[in-house]
Amino acid sequence: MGGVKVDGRVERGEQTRRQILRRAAEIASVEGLEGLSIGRLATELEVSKSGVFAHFGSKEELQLATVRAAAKIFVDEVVTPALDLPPGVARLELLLEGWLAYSERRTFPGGCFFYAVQAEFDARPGRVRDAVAEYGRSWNALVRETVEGVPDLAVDAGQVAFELVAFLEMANAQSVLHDDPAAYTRARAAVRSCLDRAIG
Amino acid sequence: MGGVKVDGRVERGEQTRRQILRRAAEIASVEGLEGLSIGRLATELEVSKSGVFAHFGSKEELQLATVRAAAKIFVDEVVTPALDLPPGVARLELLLEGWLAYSERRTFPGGCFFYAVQAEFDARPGRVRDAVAEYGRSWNALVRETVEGVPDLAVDAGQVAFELVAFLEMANAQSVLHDDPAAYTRARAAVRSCLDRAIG
DNA sequence: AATTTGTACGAACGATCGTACAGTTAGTTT
DNA sequence: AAACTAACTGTACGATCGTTCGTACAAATT
Repeated sequence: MGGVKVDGRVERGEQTRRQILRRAAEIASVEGLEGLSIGRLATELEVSKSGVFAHFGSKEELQLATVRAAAKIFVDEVVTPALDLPPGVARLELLLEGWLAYSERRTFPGGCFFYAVQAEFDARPGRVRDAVAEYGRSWNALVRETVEGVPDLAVDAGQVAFELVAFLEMANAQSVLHDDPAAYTRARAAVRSCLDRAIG
Repeated sequence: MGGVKVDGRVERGEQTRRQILRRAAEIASVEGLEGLSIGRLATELEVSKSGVFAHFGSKEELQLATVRAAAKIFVDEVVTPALDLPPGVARLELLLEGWLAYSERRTFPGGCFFYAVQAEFDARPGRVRDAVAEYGRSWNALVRETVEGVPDLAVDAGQVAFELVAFLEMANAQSVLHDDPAAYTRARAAVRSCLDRAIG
């Protein structure tokens, strides 16, 4: 078992695809998924435009693949570490602090990838919007469930989750737009007082 | 005095310009200021592309004019009514509720214009970003100063303003992306408890 | 009445967009 | 060694982008 015979050509293709998607996610976090163009992507990666195109078949598929690739990075960096802890206050705190650190260290150069694309696609129809909205719902649900995992809750978990996520997104938005790291300090203070109130 | 001689051509031009900018702001709230194209604007308004272009001279100037036009609408709908009240809790409450109502009634079809363009331009350089950032700073400062106008504050005004604005933006984002008006209910509850805590 | 001024138009430009398709290269299979 | 296959390239397409320019016409100035 294991050690399945691999086709070197396919493996190379998958590696190229990963490189394309990594760069695509970086660009999209700054310029948006519409600002992302196949020609520019090809130029920056020094491959042919048709080579990039062939991997996805359409721009919409490229956008969808980029969203999925960014989601994987997000899950690896923010969600998984928190889920390694048992439900409770510690897990919630790691989840929130993990998000702030992920945004603050500019995992994506334009700040949080999903903040950028949510704002870009929130008001237009289409499969990309649907995918982005679905990831957003998953994130909201995860935060709410993580809040619910805290014993002796004094308040509505959905309400607490709403407020916590608001602080995170606000920190990202302010720090990127105004180049002001103090927004993270504000967000951490807000999270702390919100948590103290919810648990107290 | 008064009654400045009116140039019929100029007046007609200014009216056309206002129509262009109103539509431009509507489009931009949905598709962004980059998604806004001069050709599309001309088609929708049933005027010539060069006619639209001539009003601004460049796309960047069109974008800047659109931002200024949207700011005027925002000020008229949200800021001015609140400033009619004397400093204090009532003014602060009207300012926040005014913002939520402005977002909820979809003054711009894509929700808050500035939420959309802040997220679009927050990570790229240029005059449009600078203008957007400046309006953002003004709004933050206004909220903070309005908080400071409340007597017997129990907490840091800057911190309270950060949290309040976070609730507003979160409501807009969630309601547009998920077509969920309940986000405004959550935001109003969050604002209320935040205010009670700050004044209490 | 003659002239200047400002708005709007139509046509055209070079560039770039997404997409199509036939050909080249290199690794796999027979 | 020959046949096959998957990744990738080169060229070309129609559409649209922002922009330029010369022109037409109406309003204001003289």
